[in-house]
Amino acid sequence: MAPRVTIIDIARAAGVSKSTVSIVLTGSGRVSPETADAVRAAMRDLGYVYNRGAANLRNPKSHVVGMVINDLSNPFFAELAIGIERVLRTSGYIPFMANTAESLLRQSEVVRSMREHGASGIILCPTADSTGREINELAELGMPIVLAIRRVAGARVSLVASDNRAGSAAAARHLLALGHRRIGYVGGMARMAVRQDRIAGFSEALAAASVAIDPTRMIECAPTKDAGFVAMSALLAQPNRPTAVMCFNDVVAIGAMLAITRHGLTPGVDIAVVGFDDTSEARHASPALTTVSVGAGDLGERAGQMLLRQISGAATGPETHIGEARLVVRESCGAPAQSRDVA
Amino acid sequence: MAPRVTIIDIARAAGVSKSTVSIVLTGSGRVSPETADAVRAAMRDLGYVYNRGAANLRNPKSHVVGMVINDLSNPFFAELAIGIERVLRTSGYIPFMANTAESLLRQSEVVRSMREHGASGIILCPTADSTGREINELAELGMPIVLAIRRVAGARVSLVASDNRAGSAAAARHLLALGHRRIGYVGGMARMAVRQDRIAGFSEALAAASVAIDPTRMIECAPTKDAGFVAMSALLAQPNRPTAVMCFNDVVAIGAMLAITRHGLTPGVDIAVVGFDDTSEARHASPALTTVSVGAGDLGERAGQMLLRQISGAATGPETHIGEARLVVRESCGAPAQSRDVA
DNA sequence: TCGAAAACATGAAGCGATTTAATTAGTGCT
DNA sequence: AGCACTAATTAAATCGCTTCATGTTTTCGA
Repeated sequence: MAPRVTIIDIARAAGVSKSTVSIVLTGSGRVSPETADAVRAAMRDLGYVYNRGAANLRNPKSHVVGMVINDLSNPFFAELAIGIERVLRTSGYIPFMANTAESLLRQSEVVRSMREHGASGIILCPTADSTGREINELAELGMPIVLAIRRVAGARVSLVASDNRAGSAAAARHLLALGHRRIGYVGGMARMAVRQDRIAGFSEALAAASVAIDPTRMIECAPTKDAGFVAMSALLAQPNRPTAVMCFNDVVAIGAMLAITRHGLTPGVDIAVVGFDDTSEARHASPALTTVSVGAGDLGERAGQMLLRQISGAATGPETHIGEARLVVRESCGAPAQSRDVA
Repeated sequence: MAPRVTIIDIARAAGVSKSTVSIVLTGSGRVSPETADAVRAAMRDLGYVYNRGAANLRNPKSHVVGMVINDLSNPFFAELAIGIERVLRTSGYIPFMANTAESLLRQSEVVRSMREHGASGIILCPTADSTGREINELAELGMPIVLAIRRVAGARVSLVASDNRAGSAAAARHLLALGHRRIGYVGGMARMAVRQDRIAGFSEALAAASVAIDPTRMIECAPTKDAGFVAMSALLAQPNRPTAVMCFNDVVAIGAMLAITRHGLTPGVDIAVVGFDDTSEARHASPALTTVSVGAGDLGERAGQMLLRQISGAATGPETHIGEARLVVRESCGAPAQSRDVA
């Protein structure tokens, strides 16, 4: 292990003081072009690696921000993360990402670690079991923070999310218009605010059509494909099964469609299925999934911008952006198979 | 912005010296239980945040490792990343992830940033245009590094990848056995070693069956769904179009199937399609995609373990793990639609 | 030719932690 | 009581870098 090269080594090699090297490094202050070149040459020759930790010690403004994603295996969150990265990076920030896999413990670890490393802000897609208390604690300690996608009850911080209520209501109205009356809801955990919002929209639409909700057709499950499969299978085992299901999100919907197929039925023909998110998987599923598009990448960019505003101090308090949710009708509700919106 | 709380504040609050606080923090040395409790209480009360940068200054061993992913929107890499994380995290390391979106510039930035932050190792899924020189430079400077998935010509570092040659050969033999003779290859850039390996297997199988390769049916394109769509469209516009195509990976294959559908043909009936990777999207595509399974999560875990060995010094030199590649036959090659392997 | 203002360069202090050697207090034994 | 030892605690040096006040030159108008 070669001993670390420091600015002192560079200074010696370039025949200047370490102050001068530092000025070249940071671009603060004036330095003659020749000197600067000599310093840069020395850095190249010696294989110098800047020590950000040491720098931040003296000058505690870092350009690192953290992105904490709850489920990277869900393409929706992957797209969101990419949108966030796009914005932050073009603004000169280095976004570091971590996946919590829906574990609150991991989330705390990761957030702590990011704070310890001097992140100047965090974008958090909270785990399903996050509470407002934890999040407020963070914010109160002066860490700029933006919640993405998942509202958390009681959290008084900035939020970027989609209009879950309106989106779900639109999807439910679509199913009602197609004549469905026995409609189930699959996925999400009851404690998740997002699920509450989506179910509120669902209920609202059903109530407006004077259709009663049967609580036995509301199945909770984790927002994953496998859990969706299991939950849908349970629903299918019930007597008097629904003719349509709304799913918490696309991955649950895809799991549900799989279960329907396994049960010897055809999604879109025997049972209508609607998802939420409009991931690329939804477009390419079989049948193509009717879903609610929220623009994952755009939401990510919004979240990035919002965080930058928080960090720069331009934001006076917590902001909220609720993105539009648009129903995208494809084949999984009985639309003709020649597809209206495949790309 | 509250002034930062340091161990000096903790020391004062707990009525001890900062050395004692440090000992409590690191667990080095002996300290009486009462003192330790007092210190911990003070940390809690004051909202202390450990400053890793300062600590690493004096004691330069960090538990941070970097994962650099070339395309997070490809579910294959997402699964890989999750596998890596699983291993590293259970070994007490904090993996920070960054997405390069196939940009070599971003890759250099990200790698540099990780070095500057004192990462003790890096797992790199290199961009398509990475060269051995850059990677060797990193390694020679003493940074433990493991290349994942993508071999880079000339790089003398550890590697975890799949048996691209054998996997492609098996897929090609499958197409040949189904009677196909005009077989195209879609996707990947010619400069990518992975593509070369996969095409080697493809060529080998065709040669063994005395089937000639038509270079006009070998279409390069970026490994994305959109590029696959465009490339396949070009192939379909040719006279005497192929009856089967092997694709560089699953996302290209899904794009290709979409192009086939758009062209008024049916993938799996009019044109056989094979992918590579076996992502979950392949299983749920329509028709379900015949592909080569490489076990993304497992490869990720291997890569994580290999990096840990490099960091601990247990590895004497660069290691290589080539994971098995297994053909998974589904419907996109003409198998009956009632599916053999859907889950 | 002189003095003021620019333009560069540097020495020393300090950021928040770790670490080593030194100090203090406590214990058992003769 | 005196001595040897151990356990608990601490002072001081140090890690790599930034910053500010303080030189040291240069430049240039009058």
